[in-house]
Amino acid sequence: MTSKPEGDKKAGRARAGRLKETMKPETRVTMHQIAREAGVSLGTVSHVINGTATVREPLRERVLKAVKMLGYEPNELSRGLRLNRTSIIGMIIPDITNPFFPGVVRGVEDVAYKHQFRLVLCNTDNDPAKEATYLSQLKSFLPAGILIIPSQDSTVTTIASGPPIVCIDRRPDNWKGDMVSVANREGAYKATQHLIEMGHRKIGVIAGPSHLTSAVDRLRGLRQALDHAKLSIAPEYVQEARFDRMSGYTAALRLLQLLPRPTVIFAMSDPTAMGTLLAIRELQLRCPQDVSVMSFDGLEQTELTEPALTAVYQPGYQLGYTAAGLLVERMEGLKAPAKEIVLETELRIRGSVANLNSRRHGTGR
Amino acid sequence: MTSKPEGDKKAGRARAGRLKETMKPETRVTMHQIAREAGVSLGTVSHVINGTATVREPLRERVLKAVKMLGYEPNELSRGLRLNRTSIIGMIIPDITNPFFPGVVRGVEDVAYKHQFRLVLCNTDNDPAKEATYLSQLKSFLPAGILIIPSQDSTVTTIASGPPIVCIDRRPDNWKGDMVSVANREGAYKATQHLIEMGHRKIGVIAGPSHLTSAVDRLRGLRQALDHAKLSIAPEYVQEARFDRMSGYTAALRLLQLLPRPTVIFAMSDPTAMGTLLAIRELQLRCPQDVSVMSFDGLEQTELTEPALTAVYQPGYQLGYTAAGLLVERMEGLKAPAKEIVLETELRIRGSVANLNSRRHGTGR
DNA sequence: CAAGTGAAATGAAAGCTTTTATATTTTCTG
DNA sequence: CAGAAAATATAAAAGCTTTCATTTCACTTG
Repeated sequence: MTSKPEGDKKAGRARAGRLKETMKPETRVTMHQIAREAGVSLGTVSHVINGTATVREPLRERVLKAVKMLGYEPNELSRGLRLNRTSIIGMIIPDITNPFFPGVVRGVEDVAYKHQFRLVLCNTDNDPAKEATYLSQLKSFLPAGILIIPSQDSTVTTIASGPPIVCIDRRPDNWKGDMVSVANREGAYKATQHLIEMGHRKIGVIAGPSHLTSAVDRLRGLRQALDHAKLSIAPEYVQEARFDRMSGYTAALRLLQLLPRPTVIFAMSDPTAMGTLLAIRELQLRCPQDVSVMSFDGLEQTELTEPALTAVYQPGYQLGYTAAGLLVERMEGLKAPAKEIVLETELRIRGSVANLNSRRHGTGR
Repeated sequence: MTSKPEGDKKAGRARAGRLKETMKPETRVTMHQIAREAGVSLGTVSHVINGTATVREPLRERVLKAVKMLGYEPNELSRGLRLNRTSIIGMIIPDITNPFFPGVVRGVEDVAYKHQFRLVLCNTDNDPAKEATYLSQLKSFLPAGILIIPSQDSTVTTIASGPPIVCIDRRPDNWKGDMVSVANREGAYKATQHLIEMGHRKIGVIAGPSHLTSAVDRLRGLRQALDHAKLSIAPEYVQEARFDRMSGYTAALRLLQLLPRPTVIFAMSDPTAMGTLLAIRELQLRCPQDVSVMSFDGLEQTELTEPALTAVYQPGYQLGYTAAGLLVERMEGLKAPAKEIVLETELRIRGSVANLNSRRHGTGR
């Protein structure tokens, strides 16, 4: 209550001189200036700003007013230096240009924003060297956590001392930490089953890079489905390709030249499926009348191709969202043993797979 | 445990590893430790690392050896605190999920990586409040520079004291700083000219949000082309929509219900054009026989729609690459007056625009 | 009313680097 | 070879925040 007039000598001294100097426009406002302006100590300003201790109302208000008046914004560097960690989340992905990843990133970003974290994005192009560079440089910023879609042969390892790390989509060799992925094997299994039900027996496959666990799992799902149906697949009907369009295109050309020609091509990603479509057109074939196509990813854009692609849908946004959520838990101190979260996939039947059962002589050959 | 032939080697490596670990325990290595290890002063270590002064060979070597041995990595926070700027480039975009932006981001990232900068990515969803939040939080990290694709009503302004800022793609009100964009007006002009040449007179337009300069410029280009051809366009044939698919879809439905029905719809972005295609299908119309479509963006994915979309191509990657290049120049101290760089667009003719001149009344085929 | 108490405010240290002014060593000149 | 000049190395300060050990304050209680 005692609204003591500022006979307080310190406050008086503080206020006496500096009024004009605070007008300096070139430099950022610091807590010092706030303290001086409000006539309190540095510690008090910090406590007001962070709520780390109770500060009585009159002081609190003076500080807040000064903050507003001088337009103070905390310096995240000093803060990070002191706290030994910043509000940065590092995210390392192969290539934002691959249409599957923006959704993942967006999922992460939404969680990050909600929790007041900033996202630092790095594209590795699947190059382990670039990944390692990014990883160590990221750590120089003392990030609160790291999310990574590992490159092939990733060397990422979990270190007790460092920030928490969550792996997304692919499991690096020897990775024992947290991991969020989609049910690649099951997805491919269901899709293959569907193909078999539709009467397809000669199945061509454009597999993904064999060093990616996601690609390997998809292939395994396909093989299991074939096994269960007592079907087999000749080696030359499985072509490996990168997850991009050109690579899919050339792989598809190879497959389409085989005799007997496959009745369906299962491309293990949307870009490769799009490349397959291109190859089919180029050879003057029709999809799905001459060759069917099954894809994996199921992004929006494959709804408008001709024909719309039947695909295993994997929830990209959800993937990022979930992984970021787990990371946040870790950053908040969750001590549970490593988690492995697997998201479900969903078969989306559209128009690119022909039903060979209902047609006696459909294939134009 | 089954002992393998290589058992001994592995054990040896493991031991070595453990030894190393004991040498660098929980905390990061600091320059202090390097100095002690090498038997020199702190300043000398700094000079060796940054090359800020000549250090005689024997000392230099001792320092380098210590750095390597202890695995020292500079702390970017202390460094940034001291230097008053970090190696961060902040990038603010509307939404990474819009397929036009990944290319831009990638262009930026490639330049950033080359120059040893890190990229902090922020999605504003075109919300000026979110943009402002991001902007001020970004500045708390003392970034070396900022790239921004401004939201509608962006409040971004250039401040002498702050880091250099380059605007991309859209010009905010009152923006007097650097700017890199594409020739929206010219692109739309050429495209409209093409439509006119192909015999189209009833042109429906799905314009972009009227607060985006890029959208406004495109509309202006279209109007100019019509003017020059002494054609006019009724107001109801111009529908405004956001740059996303659903918005394009509903706008297209409105346009297709007009009488007389437009012979072509000029959608001012790929997503809206895709929505238009959807609407056309939904109404059981055919493209391009019944309605033609012209798009703006010309991303790869629109090559595989049915029909492939004729579009004004804008070089997204190049946009990001150029802007980042300019930003780097500024960060290196370039003092020239504000630059405005405009990249060329290119009309990519594919299959979605019918030639009305050569057909008397085309239906079948 | 003095002492005691818990709460509120303070001052200084710490965190890691760069830089400047100073100290020291080396090299060169006469 | 003395002494000056040049080259190198050093210690200390600065940059901004958080935190911890203290001090000060405002009351309560005996």
